Amino acid sequence: MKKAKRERLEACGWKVGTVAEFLNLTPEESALIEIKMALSRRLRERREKRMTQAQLAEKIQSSQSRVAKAETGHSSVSLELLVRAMLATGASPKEIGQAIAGNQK
Amino acid sequence: MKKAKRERLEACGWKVGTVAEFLNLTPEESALIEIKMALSRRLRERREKRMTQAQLAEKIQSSQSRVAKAETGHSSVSLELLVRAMLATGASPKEIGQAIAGNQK
DNA sequence: CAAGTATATGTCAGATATGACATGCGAACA
DNA sequence: TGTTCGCATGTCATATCTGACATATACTTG
Repeated sequence: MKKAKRERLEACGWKVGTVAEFLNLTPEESALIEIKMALSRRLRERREKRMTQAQLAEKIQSSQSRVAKAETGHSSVSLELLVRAMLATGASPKEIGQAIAGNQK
Repeated sequence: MKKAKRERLEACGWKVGTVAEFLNLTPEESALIEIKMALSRRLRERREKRMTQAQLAEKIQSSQSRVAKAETGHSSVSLELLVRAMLATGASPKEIGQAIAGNQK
């Protein structure tokens, strides 16, 4: 958030912080969630170029609804399913690693 | 496997191949297993430098036996637990990404 | 030798993630 | 307008993963 915006909000009495702070997440918990969200986004990008959710679901022997949840970052979706889906789009371990690494950190 | 060794074994009547071939794993299944094994190895390396299994277990609110299984690549351990453990050793998403990427692929 | 420490392995009840299915919504188009 | 297509969301029985615990092995140290 820009400093100016933060100051404007704080002047109005708002507490300003990250979602992680609001939810009292530890850095490790935040990092895990960011990893999953990064994979969700990349999965959608890759999948959209190649096939429908139903087609991807068939490849990983899952269902369209589960792929939709994977792409929307639903909490019921495991890291494992995200990675299996990425692999099924043709992603290499290297590409998956890059998605997880994100913009360093 | 070296070509010479393969030929020696085949001369004796052995069928020679990778574990993946033996188990009829698809490339995607193999890749997922390799990712997990790479994380197991890295986890052990990092953890040994810093703490005991019991100490790591406490950090991730798990148990020593589960950490042991994570490090030995037991099939009952999820990708998620492996990543949580890596984070608890202080690994960054970048380091985790590198572990997963392995030697390209 | 016994006692302590670190790790490995098996079991199990309970928690969580799963695929399947139903259904909702919007866009394209006939 | 109705129909089809792609995606989102909710529910549910079941499969998988979980932490906890008991116990084993292997070292080290007194």
